[in-house]
Amino acid sequence: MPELPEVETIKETLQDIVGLTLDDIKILKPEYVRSWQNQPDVYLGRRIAAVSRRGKYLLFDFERGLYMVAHLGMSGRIYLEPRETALEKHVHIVFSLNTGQQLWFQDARRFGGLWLLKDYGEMFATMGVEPLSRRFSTSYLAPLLENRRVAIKTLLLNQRMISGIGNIYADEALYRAGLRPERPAGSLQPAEIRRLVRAIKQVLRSGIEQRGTTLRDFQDGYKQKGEFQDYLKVYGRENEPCPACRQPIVRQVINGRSSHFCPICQK
DNA sequence: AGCTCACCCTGGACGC
DNA sequence: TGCGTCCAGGGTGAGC
Repeated sequence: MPELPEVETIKETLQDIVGLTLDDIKILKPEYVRSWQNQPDVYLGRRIAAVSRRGKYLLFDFERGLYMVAHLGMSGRIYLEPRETALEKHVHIVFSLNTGQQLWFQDARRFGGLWLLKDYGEMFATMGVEPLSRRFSTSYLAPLLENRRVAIKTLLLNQRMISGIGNIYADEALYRAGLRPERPAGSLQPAEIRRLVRAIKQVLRSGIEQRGTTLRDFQDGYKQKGEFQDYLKVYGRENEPCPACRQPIVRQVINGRSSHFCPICQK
């Protein structure tokens, strides 16, 4: 389940392909390509100018103005393989680089996708603020919460509000902020909003430091697992003792998403 | 407009 | 051992 820290980790490892040229693209599952603004052939022979991240999306800039975007959905992986490696299951796209390496895009559950774009404009027009940017602050968040009855957890998952938070980091941020996930967003007091902003930034930074959370699927561009699963305080820990007060962690479904919290520490 | 929910998909866990 | 069922969830869009 790649969220911001996982996509950031992949982005970091993929800096190694910046400057390389794309020699070939094999699209094994055409329906996995969500946008065909460009035909795949036009990318051939062009250098990769930059690999970056926006929310949970990976962005590939090619020289002379061509773009690709990848979303990993639930189970997506993007990683480098030496040439001539036998293809694994669920690899939908294979990029061949001029070093002989291949970049594989694999996604068993197929919730992800690839966009071949002339520009990024439309794709990110409605996307919310980057939570690790200076713009994401109490003064940004407070007006978004006003009069909203939706659960704060649901709002954190709304990518039009804040981009990059998924189910795991939402639960972890709310635990660290001492807030129950089902609290109506509009009920948060200024001090609570301050704690939440701080907790979101902290938990995302820790996730990046630990190179992501590997519960099952996640790996970086070199197939290495993350470590943040060892630092989770509530996510996936139903009935385990709260690290602070030893009360069993509760699991509750909120808007169809499993949520985990401490009934004592979170108000 | 705000909100909820079903849907897409496969692998793994679990019960019998 | 094997089969069936359920669950995981990001994003989108229908419908209330």
